[in-house]
Amino acid sequence: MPSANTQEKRRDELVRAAFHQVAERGFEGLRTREVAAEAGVNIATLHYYFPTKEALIRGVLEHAMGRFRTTLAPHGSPEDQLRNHLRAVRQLLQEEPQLGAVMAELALRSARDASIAALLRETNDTWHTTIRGLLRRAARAGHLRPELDSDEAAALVVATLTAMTLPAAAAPRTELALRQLELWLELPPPATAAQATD
Amino acid sequence: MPSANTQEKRRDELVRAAFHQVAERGFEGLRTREVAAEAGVNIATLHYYFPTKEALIRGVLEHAMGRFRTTLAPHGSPEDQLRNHLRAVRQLLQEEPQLGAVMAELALRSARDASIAALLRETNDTWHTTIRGLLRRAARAGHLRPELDSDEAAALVVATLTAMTLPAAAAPRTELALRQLELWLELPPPATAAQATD
Amino acid sequence: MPSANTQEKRRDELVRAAFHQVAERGFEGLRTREVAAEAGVNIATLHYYFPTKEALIRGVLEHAMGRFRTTLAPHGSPEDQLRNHLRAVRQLLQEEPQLGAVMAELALRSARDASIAALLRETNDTWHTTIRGLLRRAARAGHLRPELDSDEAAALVVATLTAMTLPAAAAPRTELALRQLELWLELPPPATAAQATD
Amino acid sequence: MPSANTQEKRRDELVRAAFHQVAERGFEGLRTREVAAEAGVNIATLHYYFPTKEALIRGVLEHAMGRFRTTLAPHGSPEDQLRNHLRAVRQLLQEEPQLGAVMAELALRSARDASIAALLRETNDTWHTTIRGLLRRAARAGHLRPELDSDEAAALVVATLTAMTLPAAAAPRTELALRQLELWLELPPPATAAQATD
DNA sequence: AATGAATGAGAGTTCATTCAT
DNA sequence: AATGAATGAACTCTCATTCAT
Repeated sequence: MPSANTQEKRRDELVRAAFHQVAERGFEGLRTREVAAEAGVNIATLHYYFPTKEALIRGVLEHAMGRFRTTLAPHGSPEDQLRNHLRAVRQLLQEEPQLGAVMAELALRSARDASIAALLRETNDTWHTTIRGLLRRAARAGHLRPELDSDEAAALVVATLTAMTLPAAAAPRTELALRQLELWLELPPPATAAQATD
Repeated sequence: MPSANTQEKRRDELVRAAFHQVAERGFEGLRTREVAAEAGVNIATLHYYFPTKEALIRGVLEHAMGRFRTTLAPHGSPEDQLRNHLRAVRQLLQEEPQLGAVMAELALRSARDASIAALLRETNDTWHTTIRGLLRRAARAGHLRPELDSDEAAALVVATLTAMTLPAAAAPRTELALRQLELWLELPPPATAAQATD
Repeated sequence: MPSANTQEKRRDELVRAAFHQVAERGFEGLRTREVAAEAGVNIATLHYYFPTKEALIRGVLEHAMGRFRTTLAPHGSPEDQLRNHLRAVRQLLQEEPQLGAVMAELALRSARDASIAALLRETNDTWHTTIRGLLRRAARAGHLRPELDSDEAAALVVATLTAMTLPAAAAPRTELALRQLELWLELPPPATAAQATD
Repeated sequence: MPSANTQEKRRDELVRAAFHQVAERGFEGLRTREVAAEAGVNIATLHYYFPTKEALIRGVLEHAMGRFRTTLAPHGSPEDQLRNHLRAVRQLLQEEPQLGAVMAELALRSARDASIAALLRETNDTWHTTIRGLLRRAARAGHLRPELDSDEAAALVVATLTAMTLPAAAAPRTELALRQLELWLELPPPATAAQATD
């Protein structure tokens, strides 16, 4: 009995292989045999763990979403949290370019797959609400431009970060976009805080 | 007299059918037979006009890009041009939701298709440069916040508009994001409001 | 354009190949690839004519049923028709042993396939009714044992002929059974007619 | 103490499960995994008891044949034995419809499986001979129509009873057929009617 | 005696592409 | 210019069987 540990491991290997394949070839080019080969198992073994391709894709979805869980750390002031979040997402997408690719693939697939749409929508709604909350608290503390609407600004943050998942050819210079966003949001940049609004 | 005229028409019908199919099912679900059926011709006829599926996709690419050509009208002040552009794009995506879907599909495909990547990159670079130019001229005329960097702001505009092409579940509330962008960029909205920060 | 003739021909070849395969290996061993190979075409060609395996089986069903259409000739007296029918069926099953095998396969399949069951039931009901009609007319003319019930006797005829389709190991000596049936039914055998009942 | 007793029990459970599956889905739909599941054991356990699917089928064959052993009771006059046998078979098939289904499946399979064919042929030969013996003894005692040939009549009995195992859609009204058979064979039905033909 | 995990071989079906007409 | 027919290659999924434990 190779222990529950082993089983989880194999499942995970398969998900990672599928994740990799989606990043490389898109859902359009996702082939179960290729996934199995990359995981070093027979195609029938893949189906032992994931009865259908859909189930495997569900695994990829969960895996991808999970990667973002660490980007929102509830430490420090709202401005800090916000700044840290933006940077964490940027760093994550830089260090793990495949993650962006997979997220973008999932985004497109959500137009045709209700289960992906539901999960994505819920996650994004929560994301938006969280950022809006941070913005509101920052605004209340006077650390934000007054003409800024927290709902709209949150939407802009989410939109920009989402655009960052797209291939560079399609969404160029998103790094610059993010820097501009930071400038506008974090009125007091680390060094010269609390002057502009006084 | 089945002239070049007639031929062009049929080609166009096929491209439109393919465009429609990509919007509905994605590249993942694009089937040449379905395209031919929608255009009312035999599958072999499709291959007469487009020797390969790739060629057909190239046709879709050109068709989709062409739809955006009218959104940048060289009339009025830089601010007006900018404002009108944002609104024209928003309106286009609203009136023709399939266009957004196809653009997003092309965006993803650019990661794997060099020819799409090249065209997309060039188009987007031009787009970015154009918007940056408008921003610079507006800034020089004093119609823009001084802390705004025209390069970064242009990137933000492009990123936001690009995000608008994604399915709603993946990029929610992009309308709000765009409104915020307009607020920040067009300091003097049509009615020329009083400076809020004074 | 190879003419409708050619198309029908290919369809027919495929059905015959499938028929042959069912006879040889049963539905259990029916493989579309084998059918295509026997017909000398690619497996994809088979699917061009029969979108699914089920459709192909339907073709086999119709083909098999059609083979029996000639065994009931409406010539002569009821007794003659009956006698000729029994002999025609026996001869058909002897000359074309595969037909019996396929019919038996279809019989079994009817337990699980409603469409086969419906067709088989209707055909058999008509068969039973026809034979019963012949028996009644023969009885009315005094050419049948009086203690014979036409409904029951018809059922016995159908049952016996049906049993003849089964493999010899499972239904042995059905030839003898049929001879006995003829004896009982055709009171006046060809040679010594019109004596017993006088 | 998992004695031979326990082992036998498990074997039997597996055979019964297989029997049930064959009755429900035919050999065409017989899946070892399904059998194991129905018996509540792992698929590997099934292979411990039956190394191959063929071995399991052999078990089903024996089980099915065994069910008929009680239908021939050596008590009473030949006519009684015969009458009782017919009725016992009819009752058995009525009470246990799955038995008929399995027998029919085995009948078909005998065309492709020599071991089934051998067993079936031997059993049916014995059956035929037994019935012929009863008919002969009844004839000798004057309890049978003189024009009846015991060999042929025995074949007719076997054919009719065999047809009864087929699905109703394929062999309709077999009950009627059996009644007619009884009428013809058992000249003196229980009440000893007056000789009709005199 | 029993099992979870793994697999080779093969199933039906799909699809872009070709070709004779 | 257009088509019906045909195909090779590949796809997802299935299944009896095996093996280490």
